[in-house]
Amino acid sequence: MKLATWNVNSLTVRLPQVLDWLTANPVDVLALQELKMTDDKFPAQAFQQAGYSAQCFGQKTYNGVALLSRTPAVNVVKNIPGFADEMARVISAEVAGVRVIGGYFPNGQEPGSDKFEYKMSWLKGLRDWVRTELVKHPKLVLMGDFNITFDDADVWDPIGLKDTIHCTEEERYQLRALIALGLHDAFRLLPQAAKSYSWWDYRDFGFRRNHGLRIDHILVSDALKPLVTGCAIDKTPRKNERPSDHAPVVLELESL
DNA sequence: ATGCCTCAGCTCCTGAGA
Repeated sequence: MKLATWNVNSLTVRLPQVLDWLTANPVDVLALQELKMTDDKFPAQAFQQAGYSAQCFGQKTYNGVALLSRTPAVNVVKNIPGFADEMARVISAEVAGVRVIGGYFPNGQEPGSDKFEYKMSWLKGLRDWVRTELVKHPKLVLMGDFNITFDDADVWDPIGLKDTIHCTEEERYQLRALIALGLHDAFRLLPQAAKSYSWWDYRDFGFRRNHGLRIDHILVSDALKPLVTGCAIDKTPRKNERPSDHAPVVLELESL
């Protein structure tokens, strides 16, 4: 079984690339973030023709998430039960016996800002919910754009970017607290090239100079950990003429 | 330096992203 996550930064702009990518990478599940469109604009038919059923949770201008799957998704839940949120950031469902959660975590803008406080409370809300989900669904994958780096290995310039957004101790504490529920960073379960990132700034030739951050993650539960056979960042779409600033991350699970 | 890109929108500038 293969699962992937990709922040597309506008599905309107990126739809042709997503369809091309699915043709080249026929994953079983694809979580999308930053659709930046309402549900009535969601191209369900295009995905259907590509062999995917789709669940979407959109919003005008910002945010918006979706789950595509080869087999139909059941028990779909939108956003975090128990955490009131104006924004469309989470979609979860059961696919082939695995509880899949796709999330677009808040950016946070700047430590100390209102948006940072929102990010902190959102992370706490997510953690409280995922804790109960893990009891109900031992086979669980939490993936998406986390907007948090785990440590300096995820940052192109750890000194220059120390304590800036995505790299603060408060954010990393929240990420470790999620891990402590019984989750694992699938990417680090396997050997990886140094300076592996999932996002690069559009400005200043960020991608060409590999000035990036690893902020898109796939976390797997204890029960799934022994089944992880691969986890990789696919930089190919970032080389497109008009790319998303994020690259897809792909997880491979055996005997599922 | 608060811009450098990119995207959406009450669109020819502004807010937000990361």
